Amino acid sequence: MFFRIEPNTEVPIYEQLVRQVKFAVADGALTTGQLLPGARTLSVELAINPNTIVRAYQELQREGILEPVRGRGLAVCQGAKKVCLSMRRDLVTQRLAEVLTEAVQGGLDEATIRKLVDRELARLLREQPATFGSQQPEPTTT
Amino acid sequence: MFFRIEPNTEVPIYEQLVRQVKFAVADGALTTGQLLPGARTLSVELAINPNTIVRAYQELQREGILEPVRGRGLAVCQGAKKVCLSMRRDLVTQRLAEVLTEAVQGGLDEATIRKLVDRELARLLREQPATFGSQQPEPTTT
Amino acid sequence: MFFRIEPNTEVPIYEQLVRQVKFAVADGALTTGQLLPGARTLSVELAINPNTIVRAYQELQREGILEPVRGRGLAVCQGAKKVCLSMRRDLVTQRLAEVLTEAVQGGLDEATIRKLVDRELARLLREQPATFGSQQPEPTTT
Amino acid sequence: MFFRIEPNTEVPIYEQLVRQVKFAVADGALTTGQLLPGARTLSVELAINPNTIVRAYQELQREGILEPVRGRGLAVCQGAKKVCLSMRRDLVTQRLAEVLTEAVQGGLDEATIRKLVDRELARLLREQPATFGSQQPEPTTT
DNA sequence: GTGGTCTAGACCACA
DNA sequence: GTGGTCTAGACCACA
Repeated sequence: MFFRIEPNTEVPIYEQLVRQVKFAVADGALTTGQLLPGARTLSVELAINPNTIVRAYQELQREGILEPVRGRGLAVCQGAKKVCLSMRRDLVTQRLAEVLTEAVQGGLDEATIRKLVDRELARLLREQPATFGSQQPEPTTT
Repeated sequence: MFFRIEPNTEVPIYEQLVRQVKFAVADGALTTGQLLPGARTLSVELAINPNTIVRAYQELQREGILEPVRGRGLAVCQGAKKVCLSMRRDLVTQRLAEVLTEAVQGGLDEATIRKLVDRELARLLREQPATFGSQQPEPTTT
Repeated sequence: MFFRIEPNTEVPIYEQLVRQVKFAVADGALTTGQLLPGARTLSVELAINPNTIVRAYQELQREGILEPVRGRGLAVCQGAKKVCLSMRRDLVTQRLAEVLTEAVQGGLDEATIRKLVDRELARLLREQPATFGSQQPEPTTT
Repeated sequence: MFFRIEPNTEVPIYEQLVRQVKFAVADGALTTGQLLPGARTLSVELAINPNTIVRAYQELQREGILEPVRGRGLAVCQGAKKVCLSMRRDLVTQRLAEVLTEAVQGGLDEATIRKLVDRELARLLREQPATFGSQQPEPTTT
């Protein structure tokens, strides 16, 4: 699987998982009907508590991204890609808005903010040209 | 005082206070030697528990932004402005980096990201040209 | 656990805990990765309020001695031993300097001071050859 | 007067005053019957709150070091020198004991402790050969 | 189970 | 008046 968990981040682990699944669906790395690895399997692979994965999967079901397939596990829903594309956009937009608000309220002027954005963006694009969610791109070998 | 607390945010109240004091010092709204309002006074004004303010003030002392003036209260330290300017910059930079990383890893291309940044920045600058610490509800122009 | 709290001292309880953890790490009694007892557990054992322990633990996190292990508790950080060794040394050195300064400024001559140091040191080493954190009442041999 | 207050120390100001008076009496810098400067005068000179001086003087009266002289102020008591000599010794002894206890309990061995004591003592004696309570010795010009 | 945050309120030392 | 400490207890997120 192409999930990469960063412990030691403030973002909760289950939240990281939720986002990465959504982004993978948006990206096409996970497609309609595709089964996700079982919680136990994944928990071993990622070395995290199985409950944490269960929680993430529950959230994804609640949001209509995953659905149970009798006896086989959880699969990506029908319209999930469209939903995830929009979620991805909203999520990024909202967080961008937050951080920019903070910058503006904090007294940074527009030029300074733009410079920061440019520098960070340049650095990122230089480092990871176009791959998804991984420092070392990994073929989908579930 | 020019502090504005948003309860019901994920950011803890004491953390909001800490940041706002730092930003106010960076901005020059609070200057060296200036006394901050007492915990009790502020707690009434902001309608939060005095202990929460005490906690924020202690953090600021630990970070060398505030220092006790015996019997009078807490005052902005000598070199605080410089420290706060750099903290502000670092804080904003770091959060920007996180958000942009997420955007890039999530598969958004550079053009899309730039468009989002531009739009959010334009909206912000239009709505709050130069005020501090206000956070009026914003029309959602998705 | 090997912590011993003296209430009724001028040194705040949380501060006593902070020091004892640092000294324990310096000593090797606590080693890298080792989990500390939970705040609730310890609070029962030491008969103090859990919040007081939380406060001590937070301070230790801020100082880079402890770090959270998600869902399991707080553990001793990687480089903590080195840090604690140096902190211990600095702490003792600084307090020694204070006391000796007071003695010298107070008009005691070198010989007298040395005699006091020798006597106290002898008494201490006689009474607690190598134990940690104990503080039995000591016969006053003035 | 030869008092020197260090704000920004943890030792309370009134306590600093109390000690310095005691040490001055022990030293002979203040002699039996000698009047101390009035609280108001001294408060101006030391730039501290007059209440703080009142408090220190009260403590010194309670301890039998100072006594009121009708209409003239407070004077050093009859047997004060002897008392102060013993207090000085006890005070220093007690604080030395504390710090050495901390050192021993903290796991420093005897050799290390002795080395610290020697170094600090050497430094002190080099810097202030034998003067009382002042970085720059001041003639008693009340 | 773990830690983190917050409230409410007591008590203290200091100026 | 100021800040500092501590207790007691609630509620939350996370694993």
